[in-house]
Amino acid sequence: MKEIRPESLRTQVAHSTMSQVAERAGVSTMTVSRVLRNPSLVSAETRSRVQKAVEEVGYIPNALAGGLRLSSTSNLVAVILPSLDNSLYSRTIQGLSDALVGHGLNLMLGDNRYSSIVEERLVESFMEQRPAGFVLHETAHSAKTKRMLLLARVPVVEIGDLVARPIDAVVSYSNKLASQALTMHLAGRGYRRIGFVSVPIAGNRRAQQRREGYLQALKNSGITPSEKLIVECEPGFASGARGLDLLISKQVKADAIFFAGDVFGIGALLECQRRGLRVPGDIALASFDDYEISAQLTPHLTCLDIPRYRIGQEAARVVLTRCLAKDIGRERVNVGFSVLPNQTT
Amino acid sequence: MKEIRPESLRTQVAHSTMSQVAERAGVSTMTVSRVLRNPSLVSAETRSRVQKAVEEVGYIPNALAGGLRLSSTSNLVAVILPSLDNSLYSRTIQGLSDALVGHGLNLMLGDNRYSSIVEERLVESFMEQRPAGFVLHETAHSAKTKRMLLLARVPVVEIGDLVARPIDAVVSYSNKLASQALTMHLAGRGYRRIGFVSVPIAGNRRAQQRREGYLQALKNSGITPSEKLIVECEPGFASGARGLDLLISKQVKADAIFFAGDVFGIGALLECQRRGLRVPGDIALASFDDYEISAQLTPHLTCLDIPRYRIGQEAARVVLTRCLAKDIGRERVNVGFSVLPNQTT
DNA sequence: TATCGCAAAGTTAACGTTAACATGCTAAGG
DNA sequence: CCTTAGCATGTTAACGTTAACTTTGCGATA
Repeated sequence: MKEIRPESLRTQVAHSTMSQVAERAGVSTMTVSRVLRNPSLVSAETRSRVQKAVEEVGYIPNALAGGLRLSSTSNLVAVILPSLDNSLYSRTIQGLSDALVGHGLNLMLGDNRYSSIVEERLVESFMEQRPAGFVLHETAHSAKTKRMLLLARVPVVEIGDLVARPIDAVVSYSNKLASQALTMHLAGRGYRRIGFVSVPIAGNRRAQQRREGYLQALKNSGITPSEKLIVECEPGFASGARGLDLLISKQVKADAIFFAGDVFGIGALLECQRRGLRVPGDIALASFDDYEISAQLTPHLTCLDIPRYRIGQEAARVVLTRCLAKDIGRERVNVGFSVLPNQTT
Repeated sequence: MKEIRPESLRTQVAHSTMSQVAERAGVSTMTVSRVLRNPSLVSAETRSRVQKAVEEVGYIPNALAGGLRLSSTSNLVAVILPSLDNSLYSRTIQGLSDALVGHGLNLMLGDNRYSSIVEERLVESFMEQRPAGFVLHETAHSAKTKRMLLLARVPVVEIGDLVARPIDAVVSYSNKLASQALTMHLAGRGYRRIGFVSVPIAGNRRAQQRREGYLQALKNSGITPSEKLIVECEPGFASGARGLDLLISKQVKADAIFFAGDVFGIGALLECQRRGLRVPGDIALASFDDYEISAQLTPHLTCLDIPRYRIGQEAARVVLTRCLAKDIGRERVNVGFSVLPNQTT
């Protein structure tokens, strides 16, 4: 595929301008502008003549020109998620979209593939569009990313973890406390050899927080942690099966497993079905997110309910608020989480 | 370096301009512009002085101004899907994003909630941003939507169904043929009372096409269709269970069911597990999309593999191609599909 | 009748960038 | 020593829109 640069994009795109509308209606462009933005300043007769002309030529305002003149932002909110192909983030996207639509704001979306270098490039690219705000799932940013965001003085909402000192605002839940709570649930049910399966932890702040929560819960329960009980796997259903396999081996013998990410928990439960393992008789299972499907499985999977949709909604609300207000300090919104005890523990 | 005080965020969105860079580097804005767009026209010494100034003030080009001056489009591609919270569309979004990134194009995303009225509003709103192209999942559009798209002479790729006469281009598969093929598979396995479960068909062109394919396959196989075997349900796992329940009832007695949408097939298979029904002994099941999870279930679910990711990729490619030259006629890309015969039929 | 106020329009300039043209300077060729 | 090609840079104007200001006309008030 041929590489193209934005400036070589097609210029044949044909849009009518305000002056074409103005000419047709026999008025100045200013009158057209008024009809569209402040109709009460124009007489009824002129107004309808202009509206007719707008209809006839199919005029659609040019937001590039308007935004430039007002030396303000575009009506876009930039959203950067780790991946676009993940039902967790889909829920958040839907929440954002639902809350922004109707306020005249549109979504500009990208994924950083779990890399802060990619995030940096995306933030820079998005920034050229002068978005009204940023929503970032990542909470660890490169120095340049931080600088760009701070210099621009643009609303920024981080949503991946309830960090103590966000760049600007944060709407999230505590990964550590959530992880701790679910581990405590397992300990409370009497399990003592609790395995922990995570996505690769190095460089992943959320995974780190979840491990810390797990370790804290063990400590609170007087259980000595063991390196053998902690497993890292690449995302995917297969990893759930693999994590299960590793942790129920003779050397390790976990009595419960906490799958702290992705679709591991479901993958493991389905693997148990295939192997004919009784859950929780042979092994207890718990997982992080309340995938809708958890409730469909037999037995129902014990998991955490993270309000992914609401995170999107609230993040949008916070962006909107911050777009309007002149000077707001840091803002932290804790959307919380809940443990859904179910049949697998 | 500009002073940044995180505590007093944003009195107003603040970006430095090219003339600030120019002043600092002791050159004109034109030289700065050249350094950024056509560096070879500037002497090495001046170039590095300008680059230093760009770094120091944290200059980021203003795409509103640039786009306006070039009276061209923005670097955005507008994408409108029925819903954002659906793993099928997520795959397509990821495909689009992956193919557009690296070409300097970003994604502007919205959902029409399966309504062409909402689509119309979104197209109009997006059009104000002067996108480089549109990707629309819907293939049935309001007259005004069509007019806006045609007037703008902007590349449009429809992706929901392989329509005969797209507005501009289409990248998809034939819903009818796919549906027909899977139904033929069922007929070929000897099933004669084949149920059909769909999302509500009225006003949904893709659902209509799928029903037609189903009916065509029955005809080809010499099976008399029955209204009793056709069921419409709202999206969701629960509907899979409900569809199953209706179609295996005493009055209907289907021997196989084709779930032609959403997550019905999975919902039904899990319901069979809960009820202790043998699949395919008591009832055969087949479903439309190759949800990753289908392969995880026991037994593996027979389904259609629709290349959702590739649809995104190809749509992006077509948009890019058409951005370069508009004198291309209508374009139809058939990404095809395949039947994945598995253990439930 | 002169004056004021106000509604309804128009005019001007500016937002930040860049294509097109203009300028000044250096070095090679005669 | 003068031309001239060509490189490096500057100047101007324009993209489409809109805030701020100006103009026009008309009815109400004194």
